[in-house]
Amino acid sequence: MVSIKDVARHAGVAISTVSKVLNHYPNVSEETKERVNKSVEELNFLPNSVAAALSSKQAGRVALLVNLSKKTQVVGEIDLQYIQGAIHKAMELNLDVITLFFSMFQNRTLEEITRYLKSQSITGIIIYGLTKEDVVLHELVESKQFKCVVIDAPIVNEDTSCVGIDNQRAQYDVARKTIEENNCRQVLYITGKKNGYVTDARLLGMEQLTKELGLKMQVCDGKFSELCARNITLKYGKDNDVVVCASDLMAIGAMKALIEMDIFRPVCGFDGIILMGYVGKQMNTVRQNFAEISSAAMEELQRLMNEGEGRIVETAYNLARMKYMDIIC
Amino acid sequence: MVSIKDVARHAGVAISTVSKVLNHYPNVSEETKERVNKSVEELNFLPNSVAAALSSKQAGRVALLVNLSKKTQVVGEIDLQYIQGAIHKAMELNLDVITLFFSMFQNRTLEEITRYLKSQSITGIIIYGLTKEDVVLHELVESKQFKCVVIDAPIVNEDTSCVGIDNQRAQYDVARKTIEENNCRQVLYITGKKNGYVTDARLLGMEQLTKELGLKMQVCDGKFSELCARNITLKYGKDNDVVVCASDLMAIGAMKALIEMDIFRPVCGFDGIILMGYVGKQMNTVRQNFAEISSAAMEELQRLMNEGEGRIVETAYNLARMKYMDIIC
DNA sequence: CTGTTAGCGCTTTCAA
DNA sequence: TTGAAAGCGCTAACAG
Repeated sequence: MVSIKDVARHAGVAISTVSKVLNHYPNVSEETKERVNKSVEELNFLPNSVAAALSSKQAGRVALLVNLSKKTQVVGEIDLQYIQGAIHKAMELNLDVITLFFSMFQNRTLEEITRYLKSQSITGIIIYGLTKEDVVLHELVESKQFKCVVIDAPIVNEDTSCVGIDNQRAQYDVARKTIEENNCRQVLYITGKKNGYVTDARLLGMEQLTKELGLKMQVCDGKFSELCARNITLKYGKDNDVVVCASDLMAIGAMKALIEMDIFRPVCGFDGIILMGYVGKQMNTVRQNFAEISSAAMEELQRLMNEGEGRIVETAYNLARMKYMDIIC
Repeated sequence: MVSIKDVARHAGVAISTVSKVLNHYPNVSEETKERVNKSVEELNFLPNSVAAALSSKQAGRVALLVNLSKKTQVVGEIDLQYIQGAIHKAMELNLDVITLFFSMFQNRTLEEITRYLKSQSITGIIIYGLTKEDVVLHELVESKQFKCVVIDAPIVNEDTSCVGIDNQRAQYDVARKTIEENNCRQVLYITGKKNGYVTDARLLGMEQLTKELGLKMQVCDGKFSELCARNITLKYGKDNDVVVCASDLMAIGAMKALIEMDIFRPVCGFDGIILMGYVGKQMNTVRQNFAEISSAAMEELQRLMNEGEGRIVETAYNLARMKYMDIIC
């Protein structure tokens, strides 16, 4: 294995100089920089990230902390896109990543979790799917022992940023589009799981919208479940003239119910995931790019680890008209 | 952070002795062993895995190499279960894991991939979703530079094991059960994606079965796609008296087609995944525990890394009667 | 701007 | 059976 030592010898400089070039330190002359880079190329040198992590308490490694919700299986797609996006970005940024799941920390104390993360030389964490019920993890974030980026939950302090899309605005936009296109007055809104930040923000969006447009709204808890949404729609779909769902999965459920009842109501979803269902109908949805959100999170984490301050980062989203028929196969 | 040094001091022994105790070396007296362990407990010591990885070229870290097939989205669920199972087990075994995706190595040469893995101090790899088309990754396995465990693909050499269920036998069993329960004579078999090891093995199972029972079989390529399976069933379902599918997802597609045509045919699947579809019918399936398979793989990899020889490991599977209606929500 | 040097926390000879 | 000491590959003062 070719090491920094070999590069130094090959370039005729000191090891530390190579390190400085590698890490883009300021005080290096253009000439030596070039010489070193040439040697790096020629020797096909790739720095050993483990050694780097051990040596610098600074840079450290980052952990992806993922909450797999057993309830909404299809979200597996989202989780994977998140993980993939983060890991790809990390590779680009030369950060070392390990993936962890909430389930590994069940019934563990803050102290145990902290110890474990430190034993892994982790200094930065990205958290996916945090809910208000995850008390210990909240403590973890607030303890400020690690730099954190939280996805889709509004937690910010000097060592913590959050990234996500503006759920309130996105829900507002997509619902408004659907409602105005179809001239609706009475909305059935099927929300996500209770106690999710995301659920609350989206509901706010709907409240704002219905107030602004002077609409009536019936709100039901769909728990992010296709079947729940289906049952709710079966029960209340007829009494409303549009069904707005806080997730695509639930929108599919609603759509199936409507088909079953053989009545038409416009339906709109959220997420923009590629579903396995094909109902043969169109619907509006918020197209989120999960990999991109995750990628932004990784970049934000790097900024934090380089002494940045916590802040809110919002990535783009698009409204898209999707025909499920077209997406499959 | 409490280090091995602190433990040594606290226990009144040398650092190296602590290390020996930690790694279960033979030549340590019971007495010192106890003393050290007591200190470890009292100080809540957790070894720094990064330092360990750097120091010992032996143990190293393991990479999970995952092939996310864009085509069959629902497999996301399977991938996640795999990843989770592996990471859980690794935590237990005190192995350091990083997760990587095939896509990161697209258009990369064997040498580049090898360099990257080595720069990450990786010595063991578990590969998920390898197909015959992944030439470079095959070379990687054959280069024997790393200890490998391949899931569901029959590749074995002195440094490589494979683990999975016996696909041929499982397909044989589940189809036989379904066919005998329903007294069928003419089988429609919808296969998975071409060139998958898994697809071939399952097909072999079907060939064996139809030969043994003297059945007629029509084989169609369903590409692991729900919609394809649906279309195939729409076309040929009527001419056959049972539909056997090489995956649950395709079985759902077949079921939907049969419902649409309003005819009854027994359907059987494979996988045992928790699907979001609810067709309200029963079907046989092979229940695989992906997390468990992955867990077994991690254990096998550890054995390999401790100078074991490559071999085939097959984990258990169960046939289960699943009612999709019951599974949802 | 460059090089020397002392670690990071752990493993692993090698002597004692 | 134990301990001293030399690294693993890299970073980060510090001195020049």
